[in-house]
Formats: sequence, C-alpha cells, structure tokens
Amino acid sequence: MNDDPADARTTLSKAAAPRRRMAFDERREEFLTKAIEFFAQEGFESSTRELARRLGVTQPLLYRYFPSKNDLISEVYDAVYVKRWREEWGGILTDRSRPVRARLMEFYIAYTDVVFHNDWMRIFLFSGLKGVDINRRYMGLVRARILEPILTELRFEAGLEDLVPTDEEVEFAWIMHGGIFYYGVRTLIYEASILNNKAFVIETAIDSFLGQVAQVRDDATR
Amino acid sequence: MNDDPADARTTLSKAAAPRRRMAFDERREEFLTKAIEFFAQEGFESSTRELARRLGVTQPLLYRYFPSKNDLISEVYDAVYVKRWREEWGGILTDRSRPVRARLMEFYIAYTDVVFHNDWMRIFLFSGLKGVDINRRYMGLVRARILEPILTELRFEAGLEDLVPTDEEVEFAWIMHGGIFYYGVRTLIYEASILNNKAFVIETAIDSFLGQVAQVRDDATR
DNA sequence: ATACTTAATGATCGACCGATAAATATGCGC
DNA sequence: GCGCATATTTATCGGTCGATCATTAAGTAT
Repeated sequence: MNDDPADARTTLSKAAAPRRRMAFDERREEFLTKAIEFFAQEGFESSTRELARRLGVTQPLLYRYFPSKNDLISEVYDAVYVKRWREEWGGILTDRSRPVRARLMEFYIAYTDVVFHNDWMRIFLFSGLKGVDINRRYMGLVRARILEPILTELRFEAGLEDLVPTDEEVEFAWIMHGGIFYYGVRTLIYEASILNNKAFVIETAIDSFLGQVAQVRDDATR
Repeated sequence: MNDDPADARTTLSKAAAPRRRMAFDERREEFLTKAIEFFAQEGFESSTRELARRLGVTQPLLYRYFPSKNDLISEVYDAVYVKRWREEWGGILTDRSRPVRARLMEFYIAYTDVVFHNDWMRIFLFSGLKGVDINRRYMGLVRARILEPILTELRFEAGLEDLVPTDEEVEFAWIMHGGIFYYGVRTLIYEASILNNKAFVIETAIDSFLGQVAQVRDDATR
C-alpha cells in the first residue's frame, strides 16, 4: 500500500517526519518507558520494528541505545521488578505500635497501588511463562519480605516465644496473597471482576486469613 | 552444520527417517495432542516448523490436517477448555445429602486434578494474555457453575430464604478460588511452592473461606 | 557563517516465518 | 503382485525478524 522507504517511521503520514535530535540519556529513558508499555501489551515476542514505529523512530536507532533486544528486555524486567519495589513496605509491616490487621490493610493497599497496573501484571505473567530467573527471585522476595514478616508479627502479637513461622503458615499466607493477587489478574488481565472495590477485596481476604491463621499454626506445631 | 535438505525431519539422525503413513484421524489426533503440549511449553508464537520437528514430520504436513496455524490453536483451546470440563462437577456441589464443606473439598480435589497440569495452566495463562475471547467465557463458566452454586448451597445450609448471592459474596468466593488457583500457578509455572500438599492448601483455603462467608453475606445485605 | 560531534536514517544481510503447489512413495483393495 | 488413492515430502514464495554499517543531518561551539 505504501512502499515509500522514506516513510518508515510512521505508516500514516506521508510527509517525512522531522528528525528530532534528543540528548542521549533523555532518549534512552523514553525508549525504556515505552518499551515497558509495549512489551506489556504485545508480549516479548513482538518486534523491535513495531516498537520503533510506536516511538516514531527507525528500528536501527534502538540498537544505539541497547546492544540487543534481550538487553532491552532485561532492563524492562529491572525497571518493573526492582525499581518499583518500595523499601518502606517492610516498615509498615513491622511497626509494632499498631495492630497487625491495620498494618496488613495499609500494606496491601500500598502494595497493590504499585502492582495492580496493566504493565506490571502483564510483564509479570509474560516473564513467568518464559521461565525467567528474575521471576522466581521475585517470588522469594515476596516470601522473605512480606509473608514471613507478617507471620512473625502475628506470632508476636499472639504472645508466642517462637517467632519463626512453619511452612504450613507460609503456604497459608500465600493463599491470602494469591487471592488478592488473582483479583488483580481478573480485573486487569481478564477484565472479569465484578466489583470495582479493591479495598473490599483486601479487607475480606485479610479477615478471612486472620480468622484461620491461629488454627493453621496450632495444627502444624501440634 | 547440516544442510542436507533430506534431513529436514530430524536434526540428529543423518539417515532419512522412514516415511510412516498413518490413518488420517489417528495422525490428526497425534498432531493435536502434541500441539497442546508444544504450545503450552513454548507459547503460541512458536513456529509450526519446530512443532513438526518434534512430531518427526515435515512442516507442510501440518497443513493437510489444519487449514492454518490459527485453526490449530483454536482446536487446542477447545481441547483444553471445553473437553476437559467435567459435567459431574456441578453434581458434587449441589448434592444436599452432604455438608457443603465436604462437597467443597471433594469438588476442589477433583477440579484441581484436571486443572493443575502444566499444559492446562500454561495455555490458560498464554491465552489470557492474548486476550482470547474463550478465556473470558471460561471465567464466566467458573462463576456460574462453581462459585454461584457454592454460595447458593451455603445460603440454603444457613436456612436463608433468598438463595441468590450478592456480588460481594461472589467476589469473596473468587478470593478463595484465586488462592487455590494461584497455588497451582506457583507450583507448576513458577516452581516456587513450599509444600507439595495440595489437600492441605485446599482444606485451609476452604475453611478460611467458610469462616468468613457469613460475615461477608451479612455486611452486604445489611 | 563554519566546522565538528554524533543522533538518526537508509539500505541491506542471513535466518526464519506461514503457507502453497508439485513431486514422491506408502500401504490397502483387488 | 499390481494399481491406485492419498499420506508425506521437496521445493519455494513473499514477508518479517534481529542486527550491522555506511550515510545523512541536527545542534553546538567557535
């Protein structure tokens, strides 16, 4: 339909796009930001040509900023998994001046404020299916920095001496976490949630968890 | 390394593979079964050439059995989503001669016996990310045939007259379902589960749900 | 205004993709 | 054992992919 090679940047406008010359760091940032959005939407199998088209630049330009497509993807992982992790989350969970329930509520509201976004969710699922190592590491982080601290705080609040949770407790905490996470999947990926009420889901998931956690603890340590 | 075109079927053996002539229906079945496994592992973006290589046949042969790659993928969806759904699941949940808790246990054991397989899980996640329509329909099926019946049976067991669950109850049932489902994801996709104890997870998820469902019901209908 | 640095483009390579058509050979009915 | 229907292969087409390299032009310093 349009074979004009000078028109490679935009398929719509016939006129050659003006060549905008940007500072290196600024351009690189722009590429990475758009790459997150692009790969989240289309998956990592999508082409660098399509990404360049959306950026309004030619495809070889990407290779001046990232040595290969895989390197770009690695930076996407890093920007999503590592850079969006909030160190203050740990502080919310371990603040013993407040009841654990209130801490859990505040934490999960804050956590899902970061995680319940289309690009975060989709990149998490895409990379999980690709069997990427960083994905497994992220699961370990959730366990060590979120679930185990929660269970330790609950043991402390219950007046127990041994603050180290059992595997059964951790698995049970994963069920709560998974229930909340899967609400995000249903809402953002499958667009199949009923209530648009994140706070309700978090609150009931937490209360359901808190109502049963002592039982799980006693059964395991019996 | 090996450019011999007569060697297209297998990259390892130098000797030309014997041309095995199979009955149409049998061959078609073989292709479909292997395609489920293949696309589950590698994703739907993977090539028909690679699939043919794993089948030990040439790539054009696939096109005598399926008109296009997309048609083959559609049959994969059908084989996984539709054909593996068990009609008897509904009967388990609505058998009022038994307590709901026992029915829930039996159902989720049976359900996860089907769903907690690598190919089912991965195809579900892959197709969900592709935004395939059949995926959303499946979620509707889970709600209508599993979650709503469960909540209706619980309302009946509680002696309520109105057996129609509220949106809040359905959302809460999704949390339990998601908690169980996400255990399968952790185990099969991320290989990051702690306990290899499906029954424990199902039991605690159900008890955690049952312990809170009356509260959710009362809050919503208040 | 001119020169220089380098951001950005144009052209292209070899590999791989889905799909089609012609050639081949396998196994069954007779 | 022979002939034939058709399962299977070989060859190939047009298109797309990641990546490289030579060329062009935008902005800045002088």
